Amino acid sequence: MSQARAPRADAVRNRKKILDAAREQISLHGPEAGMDEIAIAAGVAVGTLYRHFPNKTDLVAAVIAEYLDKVAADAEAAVARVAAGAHALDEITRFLERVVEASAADHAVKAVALPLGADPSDKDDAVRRAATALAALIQAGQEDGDIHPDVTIDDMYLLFSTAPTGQPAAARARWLTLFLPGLTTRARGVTDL
Amino acid sequence: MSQARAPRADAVRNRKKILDAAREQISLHGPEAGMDEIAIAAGVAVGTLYRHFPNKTDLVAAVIAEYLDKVAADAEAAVARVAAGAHALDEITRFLERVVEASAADHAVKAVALPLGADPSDKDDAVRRAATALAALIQAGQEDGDIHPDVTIDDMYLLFSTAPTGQPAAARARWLTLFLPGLTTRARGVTDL
Amino acid sequence: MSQARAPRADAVRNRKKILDAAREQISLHGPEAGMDEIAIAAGVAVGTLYRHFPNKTDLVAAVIAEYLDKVAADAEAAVARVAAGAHALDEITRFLERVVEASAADHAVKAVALPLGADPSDKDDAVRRAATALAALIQAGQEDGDIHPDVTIDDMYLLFSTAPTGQPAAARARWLTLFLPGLTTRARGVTDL
Amino acid sequence: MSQARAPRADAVRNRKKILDAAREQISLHGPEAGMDEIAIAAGVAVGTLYRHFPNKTDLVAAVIAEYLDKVAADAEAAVARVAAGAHALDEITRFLERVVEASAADHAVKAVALPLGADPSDKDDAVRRAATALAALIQAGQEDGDIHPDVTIDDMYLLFSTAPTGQPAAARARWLTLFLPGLTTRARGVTDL
DNA sequence: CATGAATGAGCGTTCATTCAT
DNA sequence: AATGAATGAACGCTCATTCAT
Repeated sequence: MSQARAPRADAVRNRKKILDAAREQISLHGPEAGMDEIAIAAGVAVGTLYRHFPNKTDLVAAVIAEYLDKVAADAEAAVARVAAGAHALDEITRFLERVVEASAADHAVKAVALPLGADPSDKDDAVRRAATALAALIQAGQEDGDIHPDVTIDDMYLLFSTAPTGQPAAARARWLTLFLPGLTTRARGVTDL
Repeated sequence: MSQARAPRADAVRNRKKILDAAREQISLHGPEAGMDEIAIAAGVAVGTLYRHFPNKTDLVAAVIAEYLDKVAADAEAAVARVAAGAHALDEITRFLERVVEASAADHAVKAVALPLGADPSDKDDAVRRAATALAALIQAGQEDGDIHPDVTIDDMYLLFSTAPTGQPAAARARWLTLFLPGLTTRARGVTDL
Repeated sequence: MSQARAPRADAVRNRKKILDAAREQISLHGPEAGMDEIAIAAGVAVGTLYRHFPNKTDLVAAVIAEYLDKVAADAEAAVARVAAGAHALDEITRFLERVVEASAADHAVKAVALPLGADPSDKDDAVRRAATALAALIQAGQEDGDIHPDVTIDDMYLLFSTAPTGQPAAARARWLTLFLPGLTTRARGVTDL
Repeated sequence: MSQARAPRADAVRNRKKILDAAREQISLHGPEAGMDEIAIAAGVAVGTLYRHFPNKTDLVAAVIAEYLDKVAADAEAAVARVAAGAHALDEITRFLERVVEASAADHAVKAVALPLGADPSDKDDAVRRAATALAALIQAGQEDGDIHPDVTIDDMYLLFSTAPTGQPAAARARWLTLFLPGLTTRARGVTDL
């Protein structure tokens, strides 16, 4: 009785195709990617795109939300590992590596900054989940004495929003190497590179 | 050889007016500032603008080059002060503060990254001057033992290209605070904020 | 011959719901009312709407035909009253008042003009019924000496097609006041307004 | 010193071509005529059209204003002739004939109704001129005893706004024949048609 | 040389209509 | 039959660029 009808299959498939295409096109050409191009890349007509997302803003927001979901899930998994005994600083470092790495293929990351930076009260569930998990990670690192006591979630926001999305893997890795000591209580060793 | 005409004066004046207007408009509205708006702000017609710069890309490049001139001069002055006995790390820190601060008022700065990051051989004079001065600053800091030995000019490039231009002064200052320890041999103290 | 199926009931009900919704939406938003909106208002899917009416033009025509049915019935009732002894000019005047008044609530009315104005031979039954009844009314008025002898059914068409549908009640009443003397043999008195 | 430069010639020509094309296209297809079609009909690119008129509303308004200018000039000429001794009712009749006749080639007429009907205080000059001239004509006719004493300029508005623009010349003439007795103190004679 | 009018591809969006389910 | 997702031409409008004056 309560089931959604079968014909949804196509629509669901199309929605996914559209989101995939939008993510890819936005990554390739920035948010100025044209709706027509996204539609073509998705293999649908523009109208279909607009049936799923009433306007471009909403489509971009959906891409961001989807990304944020992944970030939140990733952060939550890291929190779980820390709770299970993993080293907090290690988990934070790897989490950041994954986020920055993902940013290479997804320009949308920078935009994640905005929802994270804003007042979380009336925000997306994913935003709150991510914020909660990140706060837990930071606190665990601080309790270990590894994360600098003044580090807050806003610093993560700064990190996300300034990651070098358009640059080669080496540059992204180096960038994180340079950024991490600012978060920790330790100086960077000569062997860090 | 055969030309040394006087009327250049007007053209030079126009070129300056256009660059000033372009810098201002791009700072105010980002690179999506319209060519017409820039022309109006410069007090010339669009045609004149296109006489001086064959297309928008070139105009933006010129704005960046101009900016780079200032950066180069700033870096050279810092080198001079270090040569005169100033503390290299202090000079580097203040130089970076100025650049990041300036980035708030000039959206174009981030784009400085591109010419800097590219192969400098066929580049603007300013690019080479800035690169030379920055290299000198870095080396001086390394000789003092303050700058981490693996830091190169490419790290400056990363820093320039990822500065949080669109954010409040506090965020920019915090961002530099977080970034600096990655360049130095020292951990960040609790009192650094 | 070979069909007398029962399931027609649903289809008939749907057709009525669609016509009602179309009339209402067209009255509210003019003929630019969207097919989707009409379908939603009717509580059916667009596809169903298109099953009953192959395109928008046909749907609008059906709304008009339906309206024309009411006009025809109204005119026929007036004819019956005249046959029973009522004053023809009075009946014509009131009939016109009702039509013009109805036009306020139904933007479609003006379009009634088209079927009425066209050659009635291959037209809707309602068109012929209305034409017959109006001709009878006009003739009765002319026999009383009240309606100008050159008035024809085409004048009714002109009146229908130019009624001020989009204007306040006072304007509509005034418009009829101005129009009526053209149909009658009498000048407008000072006290007519 | 105060002269407008020569190059305006082209622009002036284009503006006229655009207005002519807009008038024609709007007459042919109503105000839903596309901007592209108007541009093509004018022999210019869309951009040129938008250079002269910032949006469709303004273009339509310009067509109406242009029309209104002609109406105002026509009415003023009629007033002048009446002042010179011409018969007011004759002038009014011929003026209305001309307006209704013009309406055949210019759907915009109906729209004239709106500015005329609205509060004239902050309106176009042409609106005021037309209103003044029409009021003078009406008053002259009333002083002759030909125009019904309760006729006001709002009745002209009703007439303009309901003229049968889309119909053949005979229909337009007949329509005016039917409408005029409502404005005058005299019944329609049998020979009027 | 400067001017600014003209160009036209492109954008985000709508909506009558078609078609797979 | 009914559904509603998909289609794609069309719309009003923008803006980097060209070219007649």
